[in-house]
Amino acid sequence: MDFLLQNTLSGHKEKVFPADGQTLRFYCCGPTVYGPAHIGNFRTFTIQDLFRRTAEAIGIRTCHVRNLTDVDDKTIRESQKAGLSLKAFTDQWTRRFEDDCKSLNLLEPHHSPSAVSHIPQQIELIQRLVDKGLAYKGQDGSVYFRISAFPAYGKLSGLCREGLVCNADGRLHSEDEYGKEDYSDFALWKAWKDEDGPNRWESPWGPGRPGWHIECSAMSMHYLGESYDVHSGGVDLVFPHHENEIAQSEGATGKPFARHWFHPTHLRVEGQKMSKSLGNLYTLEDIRARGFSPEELRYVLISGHFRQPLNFTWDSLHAARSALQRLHKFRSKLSPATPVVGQPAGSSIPEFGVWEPVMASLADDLNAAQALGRLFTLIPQAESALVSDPSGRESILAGFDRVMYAFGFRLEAETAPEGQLDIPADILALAEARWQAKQSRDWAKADALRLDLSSRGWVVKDTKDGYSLSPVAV
RNA sequence: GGCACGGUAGCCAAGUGGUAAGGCCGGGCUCUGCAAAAGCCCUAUGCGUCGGUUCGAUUCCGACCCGUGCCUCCA
Repeated sequence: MDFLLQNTLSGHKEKVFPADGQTLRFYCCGPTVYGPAHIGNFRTFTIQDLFRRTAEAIGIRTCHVRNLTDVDDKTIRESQKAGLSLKAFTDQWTRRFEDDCKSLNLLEPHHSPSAVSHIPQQIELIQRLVDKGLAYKGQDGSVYFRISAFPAYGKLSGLCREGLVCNADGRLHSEDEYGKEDYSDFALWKAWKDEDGPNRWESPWGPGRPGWHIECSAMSMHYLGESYDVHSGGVDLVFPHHENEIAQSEGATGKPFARHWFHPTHLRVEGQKMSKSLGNLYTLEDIRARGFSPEELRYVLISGHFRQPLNFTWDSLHAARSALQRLHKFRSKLSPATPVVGQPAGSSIPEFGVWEPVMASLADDLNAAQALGRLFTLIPQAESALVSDPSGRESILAGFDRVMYAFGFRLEAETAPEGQLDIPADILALAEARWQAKQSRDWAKADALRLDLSSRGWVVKDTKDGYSLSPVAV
């Protein structure tokens, strides 16, 4: 099965393949670890995970690198506010990020390099650019990339320099322009300033720290080679971040950098842009606090096409819950065993059987919305097929698990046992009394007790040989 | 101002030159004391507006309206 994906560079769908015929090498721009990542960040990371899983599910081996930005203005400033060293500060948010990723069932990258731990590689790359005349030391002591010396600048974003409005949204600080030859030039090495405190590293151009863009060029080439297969990041990174990465990397090596680029679009929340002032920068913690699971969020995040803006609503999380429960039930019907979530065997050619159309949708530009539609169309068909021919169970199950691997759904039991622990004793007693009444067929009493429980905020549901209690949904 | 993207049912969201996947919600039914669960069925003569091409357009073209993103360190 071919894997097609629209390439930002060309604007066309192109085949995803490992140039070396072995391993698909790809790099994803990771988080800046200065606070909890929000669900918008996780849309990007989850789509990238879907990309990797899709590749693996159809038999492509991968090498996935995702960086951690642990030194920049924000990390320095916030660590100082928190009264922590930069390392202690970023370590704590890195752990949080990793925990969140695990909750969302994101496959761990093969390498997760941080900027601070790759300073020499960055200095070396800057030196190459200086040697080639593509970079210069500015009046403020910082080193800048000379865009006028790189004619291909703008090929990814399609922005021509003439069309750029200076500081279009007012985000730029005046000091950022100081010392540059040209407004468009960007910092490779930032000279140390008082407010940076102890956060400084020695370099041929004096003490300071790397600029933001250089870390991705240096680290991706360090782990994946000077030319590699795929590079991805949020759509806002197309310009300037990825444009700058291309300039730095291709300027230094003279070789094509990443061949294939893709950019998930931003998430919107309840029809609005996400922002601090609107209070809708939800984190995984917020999702849990409302009683939803990370897996339900994952479903929502991949349920729309990645290049389409996705509108997150609490309603969509409810929809995701129901949809996942249906998948879970179908899976349980096929086999009571917990699904295998490991990577499909790399050597064997994956068989998807009746689920082939689902996989074909994913492999066609990661069309997860269509894939899910096909999945839910096929499930009843598979069920009736099993009734007439139970011998197909094994292959239906194997294919289904492969497809679930691609989606990244664990389909584990949805209720966590810890949630059931703190039922008050009086509630339990009432429920028990109701059960006794029911056993003695005293329907009036049983119903009265149900009402009583309900007024105390508890719902009782009878099962085959017992009952379950759960708090009334808010 | 430049570049890009989008407007499909109550909500989310695919898709196609021949007449609209799927999910959620809602409604009906079946089944169990009831409830829940489960199963079955129903729910857009319509795809932003107006023109054009065509035997036929939601799909192609043009104009317009509305919304969104980016335009130098935001995923």
